[in-house]
Amino acid sequence: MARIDYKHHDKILLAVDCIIFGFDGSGLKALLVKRGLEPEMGKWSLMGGFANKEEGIDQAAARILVQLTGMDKIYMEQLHCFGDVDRDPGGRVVSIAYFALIKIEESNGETLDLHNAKWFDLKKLPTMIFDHKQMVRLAKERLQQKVANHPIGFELLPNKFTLQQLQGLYEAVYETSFDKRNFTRKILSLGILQRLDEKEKESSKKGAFYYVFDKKKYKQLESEGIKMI
Amino acid sequence: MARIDYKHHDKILLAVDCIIFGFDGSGLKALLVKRGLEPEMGKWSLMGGFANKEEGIDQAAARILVQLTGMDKIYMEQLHCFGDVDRDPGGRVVSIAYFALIKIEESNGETLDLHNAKWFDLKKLPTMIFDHKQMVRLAKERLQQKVANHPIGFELLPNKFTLQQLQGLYEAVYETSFDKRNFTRKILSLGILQRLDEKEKESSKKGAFYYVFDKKKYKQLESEGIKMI
DNA sequence: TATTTTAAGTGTAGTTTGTACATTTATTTT
DNA sequence: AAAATAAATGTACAAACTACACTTAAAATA
Repeated sequence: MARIDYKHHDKILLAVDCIIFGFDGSGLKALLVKRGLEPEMGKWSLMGGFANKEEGIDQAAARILVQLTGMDKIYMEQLHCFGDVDRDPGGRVVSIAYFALIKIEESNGETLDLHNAKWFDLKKLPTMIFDHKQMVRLAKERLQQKVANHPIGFELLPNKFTLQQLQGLYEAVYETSFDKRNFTRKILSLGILQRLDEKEKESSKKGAFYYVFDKKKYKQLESEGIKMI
Repeated sequence: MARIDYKHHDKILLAVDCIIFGFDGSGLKALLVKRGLEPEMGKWSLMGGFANKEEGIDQAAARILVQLTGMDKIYMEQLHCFGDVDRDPGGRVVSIAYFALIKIEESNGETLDLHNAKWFDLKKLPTMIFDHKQMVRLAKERLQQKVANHPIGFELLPNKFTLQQLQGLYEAVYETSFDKRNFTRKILSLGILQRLDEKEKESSKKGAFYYVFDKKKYKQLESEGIKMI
């Protein structure tokens, strides 16, 4: 056994970085901040911070997310741990990446400004520090996988949304387009959407019905993921 | 930004724990060791160790795997990072879990004995230290997901194997049974198996053809996962 | 040499799911 | 009343999945 005793082993700086996804109706977006310390101060970066000794890593990630967005109860899951020796030129830092899905229209613009945060289209990301681009890439892949089997896409939409918005979201996530009839049929056949009597009338004269995600129905169906796409 | 500067932040012990899967023809197995240090000395544990400051975490995981099995070029991927504050009563240790797939019949019994290692049927795991049972559970779930879309099941079988062995493996991974005709048809239709002229004649008078996984054909098909099951 | 035994190997029909594709409908504006 | 706009909807064909049982090759035995 290598782990002979706990003292006499290297302790390492542990960071948490958050890939924060949003959807504005057109494309998938990521929230980046201007880094406030050396090295690479002023460059674009994922929102991050160091994990404290007295907090769990999930708590650290949640704390950092709240710091930036002011929002809690955000969908977040651990992505991957990045631990190459030279990933951070400032020192040996192992970073645990999390990705979060937020309702972009509920985010607080002032709080974001305070942190020099900005939404970037995923297809037009700026140069980012360290291995952050790799993190975003992996997060996007994971999002694609996850969205295919779990009803998490709704985390990126307003509470009530039209079928076209939902389709637009899936199209953004997969960078493809779907046939409207087939998409509608499939998504409704899942039985996890509830149609409201209310219509969205901005973008059409006829108006499109709003739907909400029916969490109860989903839980009834199966707690272990259903095929969304 | 929370990450104001690199000094003045907590450094934390970083461990790596390996879930090592094997398949012996009947059930899926995990390789456990008797823990050699306090706390919980003598209890069953995943093979683990501390990450050193001068090595990447993937390297640390590979090192630990070689230590136990003497084997390298093993299929291994990162599973998840476990970082609850109290997960290890011996101190604040964040553990990065990896899972590995090994050909059980190629493992060196003597090396395993040296480390007090033993193969356990996944359905009959002993009490394990800390959150190791949770790690194994998550690893099994991940294996199920991964095996469905990636040709990694072969890592658990001898280089040449019969279709029945392969089916047995999938049945063990998913804890279910498949129809032999449908399974055979589907797996062969992928076009990634090559039939040898040689037959396995131990378990039948007719003999069953050996197959090998054809990595080249697989790479040709697509580098991004095909549907295995 | 014929028969038995064993597990391997194979085919078909029915159902479900996926895909491609165009017209009708509700409402507002002119 | 007509035109304009985007929403809502159906059908036919193809592909994939599922359920299900007999034939075959080879060795062992009579």
